Amino acid sequence: MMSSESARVAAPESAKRAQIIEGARRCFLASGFEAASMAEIAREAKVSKGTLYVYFDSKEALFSALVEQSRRASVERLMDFDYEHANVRDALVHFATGLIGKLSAPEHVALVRMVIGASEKFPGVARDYFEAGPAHGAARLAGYLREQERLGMVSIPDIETAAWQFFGMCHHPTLISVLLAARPAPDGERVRILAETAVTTFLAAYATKR
Amino acid sequence: MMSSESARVAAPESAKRAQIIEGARRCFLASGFEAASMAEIAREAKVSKGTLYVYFDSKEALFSALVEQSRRASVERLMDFDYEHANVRDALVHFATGLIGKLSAPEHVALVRMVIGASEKFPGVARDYFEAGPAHGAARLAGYLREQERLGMVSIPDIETAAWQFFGMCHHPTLISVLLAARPAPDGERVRILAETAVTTFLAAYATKR
Amino acid sequence: MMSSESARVAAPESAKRAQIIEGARRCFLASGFEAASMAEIAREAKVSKGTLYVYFDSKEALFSALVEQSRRASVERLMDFDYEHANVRDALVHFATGLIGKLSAPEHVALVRMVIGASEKFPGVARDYFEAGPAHGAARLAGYLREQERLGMVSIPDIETAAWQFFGMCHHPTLISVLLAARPAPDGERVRILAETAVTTFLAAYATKR
Amino acid sequence: MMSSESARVAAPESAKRAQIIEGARRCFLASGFEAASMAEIAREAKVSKGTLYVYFDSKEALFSALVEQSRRASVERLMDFDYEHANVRDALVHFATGLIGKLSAPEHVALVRMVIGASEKFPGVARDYFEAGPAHGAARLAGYLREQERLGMVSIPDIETAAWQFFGMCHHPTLISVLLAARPAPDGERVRILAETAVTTFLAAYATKR
DNA sequence: AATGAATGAGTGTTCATTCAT
DNA sequence: CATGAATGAACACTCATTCAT
Repeated sequence: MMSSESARVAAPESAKRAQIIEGARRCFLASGFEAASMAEIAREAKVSKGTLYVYFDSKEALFSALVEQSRRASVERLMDFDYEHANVRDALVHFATGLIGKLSAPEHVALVRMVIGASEKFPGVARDYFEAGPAHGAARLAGYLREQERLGMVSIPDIETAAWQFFGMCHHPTLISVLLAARPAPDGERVRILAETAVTTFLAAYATKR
Repeated sequence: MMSSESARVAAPESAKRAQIIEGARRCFLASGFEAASMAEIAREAKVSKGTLYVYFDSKEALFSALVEQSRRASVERLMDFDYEHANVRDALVHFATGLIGKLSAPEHVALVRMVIGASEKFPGVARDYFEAGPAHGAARLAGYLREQERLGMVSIPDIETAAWQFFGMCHHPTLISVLLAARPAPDGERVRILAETAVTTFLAAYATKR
Repeated sequence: MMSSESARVAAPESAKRAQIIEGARRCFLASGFEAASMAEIAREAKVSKGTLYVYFDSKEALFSALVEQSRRASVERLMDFDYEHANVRDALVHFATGLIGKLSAPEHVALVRMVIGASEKFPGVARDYFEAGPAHGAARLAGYLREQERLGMVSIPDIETAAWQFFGMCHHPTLISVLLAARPAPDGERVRILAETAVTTFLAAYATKR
Repeated sequence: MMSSESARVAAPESAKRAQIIEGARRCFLASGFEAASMAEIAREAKVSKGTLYVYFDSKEALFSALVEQSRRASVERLMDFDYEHANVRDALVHFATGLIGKLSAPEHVALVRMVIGASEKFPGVARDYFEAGPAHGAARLAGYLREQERLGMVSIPDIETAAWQFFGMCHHPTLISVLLAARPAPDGERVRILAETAVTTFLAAYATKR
């Protein structure tokens, strides 16, 4: 027991590091990379400014670490695909509902805003976010659609483009509203409408008639 | 003589003012609000730092003026709708083609990135941009669709949502790629494919069979 | 009158720059490069910290400018050789007297101390100082001795070495005392003794008997 | 057992202490007092930063201890005078050769540079170095010369000054070159020339004719 | 109107030092 | 005794803004 405690000490990334990233998240999300100050982050994380530099080499390094961690967390949450549905429509509606709800949540939109705002200074960070997020999501959806096509459920000439456009139908209206106009995240009912409308439009074009 | 002097003062859209905004555009677009410096802007605009403050009260004011002017310019260019098409499909394809091409142009994406990056500090500016840009565009499209519905060409239960989702299909894939991953703007062929696929999907769901 | 005033303004290196270097001199000489702070220099020069950076790119640049100016000033003062003496002995005594007096002055020793202290970080600055100061001085003396040898007044097998060692006899005892032990600069009487003893020793070895 | 433990504590010149001073030497000599950091010293000495403060109260104390130890070591090595020579000339040449060689060695010059660089902040340390080094050396040489005068080998009106100037002839040319211009230490042949020239000059003035 | 010299509050970062373990 | 995590006061440097000319 004692030893399990000291074992944790042996992994120094654990407590303080997380605490700092948490403070950094609040500041960077609220103000963007440039406008957030290390002093503010230190205050928010309840550590001294010096401690920041014990765990991270620079403001840039702290920012990158924050984005990477956020990306890993949100990708995991977003991309769990439930294949176990009776039919394509239900599967897509279920998927779209989860997608819109999560992607429109204020904390996710703030992350996107922060990454976009920093993409001129951190092109690598933004590109990583793109690859692990939207690009990976579209690829996952394309994979599912390809599977359904093999099963004869849909017929889609250009699956990649179709997947991206499905994302666009789901994501764009709320993303752009929350991102730019600080509109409140859509409520459950609105999410349902968006999801169902998107799926209906999509399947009208691509579902095999039977 | 005296009066012609004061007349110039009275018209704040002088050549100098435009020249300053032009310098500000280059700097703000390239670096974002925080990272761009007034000294850099003065150099780029070939005026002294003091002159900046003759025409604008502060860095914030200069930024707002720049966004407002850019918004007016791009809204005008983007929203010219050509109603004179033989049929809905041709009209939408033509519209979507122009939309995707213009919205994916690097200078437009840079503007969006800048506005998004500054939206935490300038919520009003971002909201104005949203209202005059995406929201106005969706409203224009909705108006056109309503017209076509009255003509019996389409049947759309939720026109607002449909318009937004049409925008999403067109805009989202390239916007997000260029914004985050610095992908090059799509070439003409890719634009055509995106436009036609979007219109096909859209009309599969909403065109009246006849 | 008015115009001569504005003419001075046209040369912006003039007043403020000199004022800053003067403040820098006081601080750098008193504390060395590392220990002197830009805030302290600004205070001493009675300008703001920002103004320092209007005239000099960095602390390093300010330091280099100071050393260069000091070097030019002291080299000029030190190396005026009076050839118009009745005989070699009088010429050397006169030269040595001036040399010891000036090189042992606290302000010169402080400069040497500062340059030596910074020579690890600024090897180029120290080397420049060496070339323009000691090395140039030894070369000047060697030139004079060569001239006297041609006139048959002295006979010196290795003139370069002899010149350096003459400098050593004159300079070393007081330099090292003032440099390390903060001994007061030698008074006129002591300077005279050092000069005459050095010259006597030197000429005992090199003067041609006649 | 208990007592042997405390005995070790009572002797602060433990292995650790020496190890720390050795690390400090490398850092302080290479960078000077201000530029060397305690973290760097700890790393170089392979101990933790905390341990530094177990053995030394402060950075200043560590520096002083280092200089004191270095002084003791180099004084011992430098000042061993070999009286057992057939004549004054051989004795002085032998002495001068050893002196120049040792004083021009990079490690000694680095020590002198460090002490000079720190002499404004540590006047006591520099003065101690002066007294135990140059001043003590000149006194030793003066003692030897006094002895030789009593034996009738030389005749020197001002022995103290003569001793200092002999040091100057030997030491100054190489010291100043290596100190300021980072010239390489003189090779054996050059050392021999400097020594013999200095002795010849010296004895031309002071040796009794016989 | 236009300048550009001057400012000082603010930035990211370092580092000697302390202290709980 | 030895550690290394944590600190906070200092540092060099930047920049939006002002003002005498």
